[in-house]
Amino acid sequence: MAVKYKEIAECLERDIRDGKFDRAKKLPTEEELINNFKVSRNTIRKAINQLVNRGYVYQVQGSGMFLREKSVTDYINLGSLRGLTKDLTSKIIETKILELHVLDADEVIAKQLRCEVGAKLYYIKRLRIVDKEPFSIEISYFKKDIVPYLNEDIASNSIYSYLIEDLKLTIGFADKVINCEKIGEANARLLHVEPLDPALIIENTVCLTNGTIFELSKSVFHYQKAKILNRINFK
Amino acid sequence: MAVKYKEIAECLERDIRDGKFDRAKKLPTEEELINNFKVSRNTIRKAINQLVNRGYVYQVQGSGMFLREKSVTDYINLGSLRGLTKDLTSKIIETKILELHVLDADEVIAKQLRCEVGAKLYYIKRLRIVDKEPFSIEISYFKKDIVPYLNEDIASNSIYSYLIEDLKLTIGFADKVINCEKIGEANARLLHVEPLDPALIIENTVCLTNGTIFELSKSVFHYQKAKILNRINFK
DNA sequence: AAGTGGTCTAGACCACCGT
DNA sequence: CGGTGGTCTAGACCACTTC
Repeated sequence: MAVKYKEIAECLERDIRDGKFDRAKKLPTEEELINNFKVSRNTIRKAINQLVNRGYVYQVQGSGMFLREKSVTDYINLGSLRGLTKDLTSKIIETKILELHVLDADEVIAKQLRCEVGAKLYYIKRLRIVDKEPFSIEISYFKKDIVPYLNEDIASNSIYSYLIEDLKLTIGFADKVINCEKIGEANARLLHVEPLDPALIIENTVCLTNGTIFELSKSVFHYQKAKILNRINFK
Repeated sequence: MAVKYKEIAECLERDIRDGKFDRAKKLPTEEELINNFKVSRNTIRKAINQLVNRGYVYQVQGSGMFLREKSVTDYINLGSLRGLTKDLTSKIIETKILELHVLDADEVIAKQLRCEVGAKLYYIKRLRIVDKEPFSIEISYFKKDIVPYLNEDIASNSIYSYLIEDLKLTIGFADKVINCEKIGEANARLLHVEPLDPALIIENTVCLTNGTIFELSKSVFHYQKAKILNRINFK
């Protein structure tokens, strides 16, 4: 990460998390940050923009930059795709692999992944367990030509860390569709709820920076345990 | 709107919606846009940034700027707060006011709105009807010192248009919490579903640009009719 | 009036994609 | 290699808040 504005953003994000600005509820002025980090104003503003987009701070013209109310730690953060492990930091997260194998794309999946019917895919079904209780069921399809290898060990931890740090994939953007349904029998058993109870669903289509879709996933959440948080800005 | 980059962004957004780039699936290069609009590169890049954040396009270094797959029109867009009317453009939206009056903040609401207990609030309960069928129930609280006047007529249309265009409020950011529950009897009747059926819930806390909370709302959606879309970028 | 963020310009150099 | 985005700088002027 040789990029200045990202380094500054990370540095400030760490400071915010560490409560460094909690007294004042205010960040240093742009002027001060420019002097601290010895960069141009644009670079500082780009860094701050990241913090704004991530929901850490808001800016008031003529007044300053302020901390946003802390978000409770137990929400699934829609805006990040860092995964449960990073979202629910105060919890114990465990993962049980229910299925993991390579299969051929059928017509439905091929259309959604925008690939050939018959293309090789990794299929993974996982049960996520939070504080010893079942939390969600996640079904994922990865294009094998982009993710050539996966195993139980990787899938038991953060798949995304593996994709980014080991495979060096550059993840670009995603579409998330949220809705809710009556849960089916099999899933109900896994989540320890009754059949026909509500279930919160997130369907996720994820692309590399070059626009290629590489993953499709569907997560079914325990309706009493899962809450999704999204922070939005209008500028 | 005398701001160049916003004007350019709106212009390009219109062009995209009108399908102007559908053939190429590609936008003009920055160079070309600079010449078209006669502005500096930074200004063009700021405009494009808006399009990226709104999920219209993605950029590939060394290659160009491309259209993202069109999002289906029938989703609730989490990233905008333009309201149902603007999200579900292909639908007929009607609104029935169930309640509208001024009340005093109780302790729970006061804490959430960060105001005094007893502060005057507008309380509004609305039934939203899409294509002649009940779609959602929305309960909103507005601080009366910020929104001094509301009536059935305003609440029957887009409250946000009124706040922005008439009251000149500058909306800054919002926290949205999504979850799902078993629906209660009263709401079930209103939405034409069975009691204990699932319900998709969005709780919304909205702030002005200066950080003041001015609205709290809770929307209960018909579980079979509502789908939420969120487009995310990682940069 | 002073302080602080918002917009805009002009120009330089780097990094990546495709031919 | 040429084309295209990505990062960075330096400086000017404007708009809003605060006192």
